[in-house]
Amino acid sequence: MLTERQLLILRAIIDDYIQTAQPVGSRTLSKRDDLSFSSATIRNDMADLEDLGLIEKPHTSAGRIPSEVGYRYYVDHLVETKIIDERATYHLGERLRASAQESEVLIRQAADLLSDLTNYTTVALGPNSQMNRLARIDLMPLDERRGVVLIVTDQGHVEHRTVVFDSPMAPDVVEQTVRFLNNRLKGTPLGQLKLRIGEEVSKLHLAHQEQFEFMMQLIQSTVGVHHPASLYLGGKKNIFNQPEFQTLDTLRPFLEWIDEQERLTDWLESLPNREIYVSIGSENGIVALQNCSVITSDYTLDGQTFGTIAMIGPTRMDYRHGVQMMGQIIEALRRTKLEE
Amino acid sequence: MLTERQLLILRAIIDDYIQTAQPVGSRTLSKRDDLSFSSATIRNDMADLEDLGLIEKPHTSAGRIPSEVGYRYYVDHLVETKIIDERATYHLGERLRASAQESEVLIRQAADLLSDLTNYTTVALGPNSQMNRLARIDLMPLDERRGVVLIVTDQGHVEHRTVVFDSPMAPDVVEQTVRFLNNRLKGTPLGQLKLRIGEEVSKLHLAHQEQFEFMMQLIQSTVGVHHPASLYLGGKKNIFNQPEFQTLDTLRPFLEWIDEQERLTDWLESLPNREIYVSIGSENGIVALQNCSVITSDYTLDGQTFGTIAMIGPTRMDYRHGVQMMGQIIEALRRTKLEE
DNA sequence: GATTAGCACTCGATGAATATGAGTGCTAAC
DNA sequence: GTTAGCACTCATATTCATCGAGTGCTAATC
Repeated sequence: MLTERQLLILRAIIDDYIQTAQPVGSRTLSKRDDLSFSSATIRNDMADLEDLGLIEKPHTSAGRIPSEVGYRYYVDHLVETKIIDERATYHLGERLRASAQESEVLIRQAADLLSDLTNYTTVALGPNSQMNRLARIDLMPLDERRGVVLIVTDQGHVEHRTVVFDSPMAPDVVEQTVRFLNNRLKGTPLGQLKLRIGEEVSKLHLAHQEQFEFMMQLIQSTVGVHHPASLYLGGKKNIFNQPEFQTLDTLRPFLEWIDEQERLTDWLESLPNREIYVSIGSENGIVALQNCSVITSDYTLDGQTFGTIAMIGPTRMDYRHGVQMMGQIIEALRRTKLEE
Repeated sequence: MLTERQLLILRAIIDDYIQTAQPVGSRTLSKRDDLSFSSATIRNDMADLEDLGLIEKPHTSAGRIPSEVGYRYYVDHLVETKIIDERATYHLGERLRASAQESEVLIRQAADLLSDLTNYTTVALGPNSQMNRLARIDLMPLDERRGVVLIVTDQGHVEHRTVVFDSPMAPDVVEQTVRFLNNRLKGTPLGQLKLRIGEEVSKLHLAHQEQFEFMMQLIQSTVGVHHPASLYLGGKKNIFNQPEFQTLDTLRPFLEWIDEQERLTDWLESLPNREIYVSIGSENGIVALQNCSVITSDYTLDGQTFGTIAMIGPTRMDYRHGVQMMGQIIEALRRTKLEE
């Protein structure tokens, strides 16, 4: 167990290192107001903290820097996560509300806002449309050989795709098919739509059966396309200001990783569902993010579970501030009503 | 006027420098098979070329590197632009054709392909929907307070926006409005749509005038949103392999610039309409691209003018290869029929 | 027993001095 | 007009000494 003083010192080392990105030495610490011990005393405690694996030295004659274990301890014991600053949250809410009544714009704004507040990079995953329910499906001929399939959900989400016919479609068949599908499928979650269309087709025997089935296929194929949830990146260039990313060796993997939209989406979707979760350094298991920490949280908007937002910074990130801002943003989103 | 030998030397210097990114000296050149002169002779010609501003030396004891003027001369006189390799073009066409019948996917593929072929970064601007003509407009209520405005064009392009009502909309008014708008506006170019809606509204006197006008406004506001043409980036990480972008000072402006989608779009749209145009170094007038050259070209797809594609590399880019590949890609696109 | 002063020691960072070598410009010979 | 020869330049790499922040240990002090 750590003594009171060791705790103070650990906290001081991490706070200091977070600010300066420089190893911190015993003399520097002894000059702080909240640490009125001699540098020798601090050195002794530092040696203990090092034995416990909480801090480490880059080399003999440098100061100490926190280890990942140290950060973990800091985050788990020394960062208070639950305190919501009502005023600040309200203020954030105002800034979000001002932006839009459309959810996609709102999420983008939230991502930008969070990265502005923290100077880290943020990634926000929008609503997964698979849970949306079908409001209307439509097939609209453009000319003899092409048409547009439109799918609108109860949340106002729209998917569309241009399709090509082998032969002209009879307008009445199109209309009939569309009406039929709408009657049968309204309210179906998008995720089940493809399956459901298949079921409906098999139940049927109609005139124009052939054309009918062909259209069904077209529509089905539209639904089948993997429509990834919308992804927003905020403050990508913040990374350039981080001292640990001033060399290509560190910068390149990060930038390459963050530009890979699909991988990013998969990663965000794979995160455990929690309110606020901090993953430190190599904990996240991603090689490109070895030297990064991530604060993630699911968020709700207007009462409904919506998506995930993540904040990525160097391992030496300001966890206290980051966690607080994250908390305020998701609280502000939670309180935001879509219909203004 | 340049002598035959000076031309040979200029070409050799540029070819060599493009390959190695190192200043090239007289001794290196004299060892080439196609330059059977002594290093002293070459030095004399180099001095002349330098006087003409075609090459320059980074410092006294280094070799020569091409100046922007030199590159300009090289591109204008020593790169043949019109030769299309039928086989290669056909092959590219096949690779594109395999990908999709949907234009947006196709453009994305073309951008990726071009960056794969050249190892430079490419940017492609999709069709500008402002020229598309309205095929259908629709307003679809989701619940009492929200609806989706849908706009579909003759090219299969879809725009949509969620709108909020103050009060519930009567279904028959909605239907009436939509029918009216479709009758009047079908075939209108998207760019003029907003204006035209305004005109139509002012001509009218109907029951439900108020709700009617309100809807019109909603639809108008949807159209008014600046919907940028679709933009695709290919091979962004190629920049990491360029020796001139191995330091943050050079890399950062480039990456920050290329990530700014809106600015990129404006820039591409502002380019002069031409088949293939090469802009060298500071010619492009963009600070972030001081040390870059750009090969741009408008392209057509399936006969219709479509958009712009650009290839961005260091000033020391392989112009010959770049221009050739660009030519092949736009030729392949031109020959691609959308309906497969 | 806990704290602190004192001191030898470590080791990265900084900077001056030096060596290296690729490349040039000029001159004189071919 | 071309080439060999040579003095000169200058960025780069290397070596070496110095500096100083920081440590660990020991002995004195509270």
